[in-house]
Amino acid sequence: MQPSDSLREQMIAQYDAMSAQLQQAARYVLEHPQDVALVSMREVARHAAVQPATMTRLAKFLGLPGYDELRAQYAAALRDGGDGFAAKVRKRVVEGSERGVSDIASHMLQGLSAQLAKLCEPDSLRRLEAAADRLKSARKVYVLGLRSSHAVAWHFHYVMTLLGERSVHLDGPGGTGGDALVRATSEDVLLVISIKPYATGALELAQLAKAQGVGIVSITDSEVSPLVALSEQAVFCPTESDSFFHTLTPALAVSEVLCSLLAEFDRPKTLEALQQADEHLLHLNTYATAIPRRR
Amino acid sequence: MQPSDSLREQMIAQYDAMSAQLQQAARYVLEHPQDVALVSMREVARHAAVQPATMTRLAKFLGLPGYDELRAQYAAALRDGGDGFAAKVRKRVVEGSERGVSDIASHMLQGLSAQLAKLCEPDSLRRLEAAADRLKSARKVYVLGLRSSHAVAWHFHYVMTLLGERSVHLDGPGGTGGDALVRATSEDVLLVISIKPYATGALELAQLAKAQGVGIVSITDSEVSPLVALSEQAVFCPTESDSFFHTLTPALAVSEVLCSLLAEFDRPKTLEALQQADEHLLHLNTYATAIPRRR
DNA sequence: AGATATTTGCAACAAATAAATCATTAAAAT
DNA sequence: ATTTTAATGATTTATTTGTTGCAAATATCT
Repeated sequence: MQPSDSLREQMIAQYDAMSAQLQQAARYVLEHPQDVALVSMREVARHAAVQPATMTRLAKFLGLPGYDELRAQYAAALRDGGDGFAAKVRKRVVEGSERGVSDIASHMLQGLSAQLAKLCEPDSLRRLEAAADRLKSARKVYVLGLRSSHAVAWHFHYVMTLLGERSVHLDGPGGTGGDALVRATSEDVLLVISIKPYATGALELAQLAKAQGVGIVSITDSEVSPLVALSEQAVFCPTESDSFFHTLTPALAVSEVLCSLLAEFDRPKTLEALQQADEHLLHLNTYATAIPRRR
Repeated sequence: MQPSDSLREQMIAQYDAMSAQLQQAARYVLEHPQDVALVSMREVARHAAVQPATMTRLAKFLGLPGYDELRAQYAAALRDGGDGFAAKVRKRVVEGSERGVSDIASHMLQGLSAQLAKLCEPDSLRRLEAAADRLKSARKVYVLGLRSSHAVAWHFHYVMTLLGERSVHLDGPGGTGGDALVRATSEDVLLVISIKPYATGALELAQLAKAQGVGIVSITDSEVSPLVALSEQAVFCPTESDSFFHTLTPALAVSEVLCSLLAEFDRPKTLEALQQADEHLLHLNTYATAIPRRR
């Protein structure tokens, strides 16, 4: 699957010596080796968000006569990776169900993969869509997730912030998280994430919000979750895993899908908000692509 | 490895109804499916000893708008077949493409599912195992994840505390998150999660920790991530999604797998720790299974 | 801060591509 | 045997491809 290896390794080795654009191109090539073999250079460049010329420059940087040679290498790799030798080895690893440490991992990941696939069933999709609709009609979205669900709640809130949406994360030091709800009205919606075992605090806050007339949308794990009774809309996600604890991965996926649907709803606005965020973070030097020099 | 099957079968079925030249072209295509995807039409025609126009005619004979569509089908087939394990999952993506309103959601979830499946490849599993080994040898595990990666870092830390492991989350109000590192030694390990765009703060802290002799294990998105240079062990997770932002779901899955491997390492200890946590939380009335009565 | 390299984006270019068109040939039907 | 039909080959056309040269922008070094 990899081009003669030497090329791939060379790219990784010399990555730090490349210019920013070259790195961007190289990164895409490393992550999408099939594309290099299967689509035209200009299209690869478009996907990598890079000028066409940069792809040529990348090839030359690697010591090749031109881009065509690069493509040829990847094509050759894809040829005998497709149904040749490497494929069988790979298959044997998958089939070979021997006990081992990596077996636990593999089994778990396959399970998670299947769970996400299951979320594509019509009922789930309907619920996702309904939940997104309800959320987008809200003036303000309060997000609540305690204990393990905190990660999901926080991530949802973080993405919503980037999208410029009015999102309030019900969390704070010293148990003050729920205070922000005092100003919530019936025009607002509370998104509450809770899976078994359900945190008492989350249920109480949700109930309180509902009493205030706030609409409730929930991400939870079952039709018989206590949240269902409180919610206008509920999305269900599996949490079982063959480990000691419940998995949050499907819940996070659901929340990301919700974000995506909301973002898709008004693309221009989303794009503008993202650009604004980009500029802001750029000025703050929030991000880096290489190891910062120590001072 | 074959294009959507229907095409291949159609060619075989209608083979007798073709003219001599068309048969010659079709035969070559059937016998060299990879060439169709990887080289230009004219070259395929040359290899098949057929006029270039004949290839176009073949495509139209099969009911396709043009040769490009034929190539596209073979390219898609090569994509799925070529890349080992995720193939099956992704195939379902192509097939189950009902276009509806919730198409975005469905597509996104199937993509995530495929990405998790991809994590089962031998290389990923090796890395997961190595990372888990390194973590379990640590006296104390510091966990660092800024911005979007915060969710993953927090969740990892949360699970680790339930498991009774010595885990320290490098986060705190007012930018004091890194302070806990002052006491870190070479017996400890820092687990840092960062995906593109890489938060400057995370890189700086990781670099500082490394200078102190702290071992570094990272969850990141690419072999050319700046974290790789700092890390003893690195696990790579995909982050692409067809939404506006990168997905964290695979990263979270990876972190859950790591937790699981660590828990599995010493089952008795894990069970004891979980039971202890259960009791503790029970006394605090942390969890409920029904809607709490309002007071 | 100024001077010098380097990097980057843009536009133009020639080569190659797939498709469309027309002419020629072979086959079938009357 | 002649007309009609389909098939094949050659030619042309509008795109698209990979590449290159050059100016603006950026970074680097005295």
